[in-house]
Amino acid sequence: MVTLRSPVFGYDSPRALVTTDMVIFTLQEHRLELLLQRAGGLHPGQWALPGGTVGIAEDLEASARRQLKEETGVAGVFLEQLYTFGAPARDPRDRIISVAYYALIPPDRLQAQAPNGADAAWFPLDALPELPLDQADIAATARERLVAKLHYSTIALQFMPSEFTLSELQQVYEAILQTRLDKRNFRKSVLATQQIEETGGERRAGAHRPARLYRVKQPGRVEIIR
Amino acid sequence: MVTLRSPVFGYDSPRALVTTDMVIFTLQEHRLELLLQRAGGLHPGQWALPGGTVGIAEDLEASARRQLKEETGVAGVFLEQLYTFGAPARDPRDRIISVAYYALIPPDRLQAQAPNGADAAWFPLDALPELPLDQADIAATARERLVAKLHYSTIALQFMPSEFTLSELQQVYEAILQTRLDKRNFRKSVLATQQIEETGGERRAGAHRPARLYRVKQPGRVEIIR
DNA sequence: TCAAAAGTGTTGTGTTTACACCCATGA
DNA sequence: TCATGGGTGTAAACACAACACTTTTGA
Repeated sequence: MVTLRSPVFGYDSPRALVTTDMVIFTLQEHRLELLLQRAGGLHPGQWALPGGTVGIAEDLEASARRQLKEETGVAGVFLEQLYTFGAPARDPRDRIISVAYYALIPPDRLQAQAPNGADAAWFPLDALPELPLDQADIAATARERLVAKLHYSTIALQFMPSEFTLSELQQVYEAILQTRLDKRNFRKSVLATQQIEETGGERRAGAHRPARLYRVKQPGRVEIIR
Repeated sequence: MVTLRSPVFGYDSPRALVTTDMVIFTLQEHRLELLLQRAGGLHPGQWALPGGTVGIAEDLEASARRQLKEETGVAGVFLEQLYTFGAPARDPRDRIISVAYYALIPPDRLQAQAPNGADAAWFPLDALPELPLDQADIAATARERLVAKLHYSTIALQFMPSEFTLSELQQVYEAILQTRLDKRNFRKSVLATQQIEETGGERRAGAHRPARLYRVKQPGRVEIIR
């Protein structure tokens, strides 16, 4: 419990520790995975969401991007504020306000080696270890947001490499939604959004007809559709 | 700029002032209105969003409900976290993280007198005075959220009194969306949600056919529909 | 009897779903 | 030539949008 005379308010204003917690998704082997790191502090060795304190002159989103860079080496990917968790008892040690963000990393942007040494690892979303504090809630909220956005935005394209086939894109949807989709209807609907275009190239992969390659028209943007 | 040795982290951790900013909506005369109060501090006398610091042992949502109660005397209404604003320069005096909430107050819950004396007043959303800092962004974000939720949830019912007519409900939609709606289609779609039911009573109001009264089946809940 | 708001169905259009076969390739 | 995944169209069901007249009341 820390209070301190604030320069703004004329009475003792309580000040809280502000952190960003990161829910970092990728797709591996047709499954959503999440990056965890080994925690210090109260839960030494336990797997936990990456995160850290927000610098005194640091923007919230900048803090999140810094955490992401430190953990994964990746920059320039999709990142969005998720929710702010601030129950007074959520961390027994101190009053900590956690602004949660979630990020999507295309699998081709992952380094070959394990991220950040042995202190970080990817876990399939449906096989997470026990997480400290309210972090299981945070991860669940992020997954719900992602699933919801799949239905009314082009967020799935954020998982794609610079060139990809329609079957690969369909597999991304199927992995996130955990359902099978009809190939013809899927192609119709995804082409109707006008957000991807043929590159003209094709990919040969095995003893079957080559697949046409597509690219995202506006790679940085997530459009709201329908 | 305040840093302070944290009991959690073994180095100087910066601590920020955490506030809740409230976007409080009601409907008056078929218009969305927003509650503002006169600010002190840096912008004395300027109209601003209600808000205040979060107590050291206070939950974020509890802080928001406390602000709401203090400003309006109202409790038990719809309240939802909106977004967290934390740009380092958003307040030139100090590092302030603002967790914004928005609330909906049914017009029949408003006191007859001006809320909280002359230091607070309702403003039509399209005739707001200039707001300090980034509060115009906060208000705009809240309005976007409300309009979006109108399309896929039963949030509009949060504005209704315990008994109401379908025409009154339609006027609420029209006020928020700022469009006219077709009466027959509106009734079909709102009844299809199964979220309201006839009370059996009717309301006589002038020289025309009386209107049937309806009630919300689950007054506390906002359902996601379609 | 008149003005005012309440109440009510149908038809056309567009969107979504279900569904099966041929194509191009490498082994 | 065969196994594999790539690629394509149509019909039925459903959802949404447009649209006008009758009912009930109080003045």
